[in-house]
Amino acid sequence: MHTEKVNIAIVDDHTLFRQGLAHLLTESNEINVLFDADNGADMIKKLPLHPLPDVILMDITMPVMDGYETTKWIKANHPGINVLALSMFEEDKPIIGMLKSGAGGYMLKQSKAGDLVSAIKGIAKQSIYINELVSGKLLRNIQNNQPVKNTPIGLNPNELKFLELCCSDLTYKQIADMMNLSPHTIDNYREALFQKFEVKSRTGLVISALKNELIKI
Amino acid sequence: MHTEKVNIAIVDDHTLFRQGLAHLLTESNEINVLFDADNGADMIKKLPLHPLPDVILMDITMPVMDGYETTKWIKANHPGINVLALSMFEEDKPIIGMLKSGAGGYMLKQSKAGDLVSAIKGIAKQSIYINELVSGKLLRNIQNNQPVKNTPIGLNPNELKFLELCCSDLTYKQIADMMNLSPHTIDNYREALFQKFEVKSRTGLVISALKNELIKI
DNA sequence: TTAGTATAGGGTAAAAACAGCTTTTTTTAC
DNA sequence: GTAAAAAAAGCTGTTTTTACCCTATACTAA
Repeated sequence: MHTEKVNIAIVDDHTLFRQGLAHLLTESNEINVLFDADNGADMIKKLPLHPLPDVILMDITMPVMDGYETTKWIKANHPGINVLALSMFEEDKPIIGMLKSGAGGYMLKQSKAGDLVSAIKGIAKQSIYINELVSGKLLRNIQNNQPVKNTPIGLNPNELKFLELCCSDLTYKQIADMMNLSPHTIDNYREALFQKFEVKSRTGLVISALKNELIKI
Repeated sequence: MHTEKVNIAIVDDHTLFRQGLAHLLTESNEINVLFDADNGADMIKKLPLHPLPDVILMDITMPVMDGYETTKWIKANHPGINVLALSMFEEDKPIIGMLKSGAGGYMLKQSKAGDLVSAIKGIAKQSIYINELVSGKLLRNIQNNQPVKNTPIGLNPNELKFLELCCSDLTYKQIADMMNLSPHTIDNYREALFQKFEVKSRTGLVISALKNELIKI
């Protein structure tokens, strides 16, 4: 039996993870790792220097250019490339967010190597692959709620800035000062985010944002 | 030139990272990965089935049995084995905590593979290895404060449980109910933790605990 | 015009943060 | 075994911050 190897690239800001994964996948003899990158911007820079990959393994939270943005860029500029999201967390929002951004699949970093290889091969054939670990959650979401819940967690730059400053010991008053806005405006942001994240406290907001990989600490 | 390979084991709950790293290090031809484990308890179970490793790469936050506890167990039962802590974060407390637990070094997962190989080889020769990325911070701490600040952040089981429940949308009242304690007792825990972590708000506490890898979300 | 959005405001109730003190339980030492 | 010491748990307050109302203006876009 003889099949063509799948060409992939890996985009993740943890060097050891990225390079380790590259070796691990190369060993499988079914995957060929063309290159790896530190973040989305780095990937865009490196993409023209190699043959186009079939699949790109994509981390979500990265400095400079994150997984959502990078995936959208790929689907806009190279729609033939399939993106497989790799995440630490099993939360609805990053899953849905990445799929909405154009990812063809979502795997947890806790997965086994064999499963990842299967996912990469599956996704290369245009099929959607959702890790069994996350599929239950996603299916529940799709079944219980309306159509996959239209919450792409759209945050404007100010809300995102506020969210980052929320992850600290600062009071809202201090955050308002730092953003040069009235505390009341900050209160509007807070309320809007509480609704979007369906939480009732600042702590809940922070935890939720972290789990959804919107911010990193 | 011919040197003996360094025998190591890897303890980390992220399967892809663990296995990827194993392959990456094996490729270097200077490291021999004897086995890997999901957490401290798993490691203790697997240790007798292999030759004793020279170095163990140790994650900090893991389910069942974490890095601090596991490192202490190793130094108590196999003092000849050197532990190299591997972490995502560059915070004082996990660094100091792991070193106090008996680790011989501390590396970030953002490090390059070559640096990790150097660290493993260095540590195998009993030398202390602190990642250049973290050394500045640690040195500052050692220099500014008294002897490495005797804050191993000693948390009793109740405080730790409280800390975990703090990472949620729950009010203190609800946390008190869940722990079957008076809200006043919870208030004592809160105050004690605020002092230990040097924070002034619940949000600050949660962020600090996460950065210090005392809890995971 | 009208709708939408970002900003800013006042007021209120709940929760969180902080301080000071008492009782109970556990540890330790004699 | 018991008394002293220490730790854990509990209570009464007050002040500050959060959380949640509802309203208003200014600017933009359909």
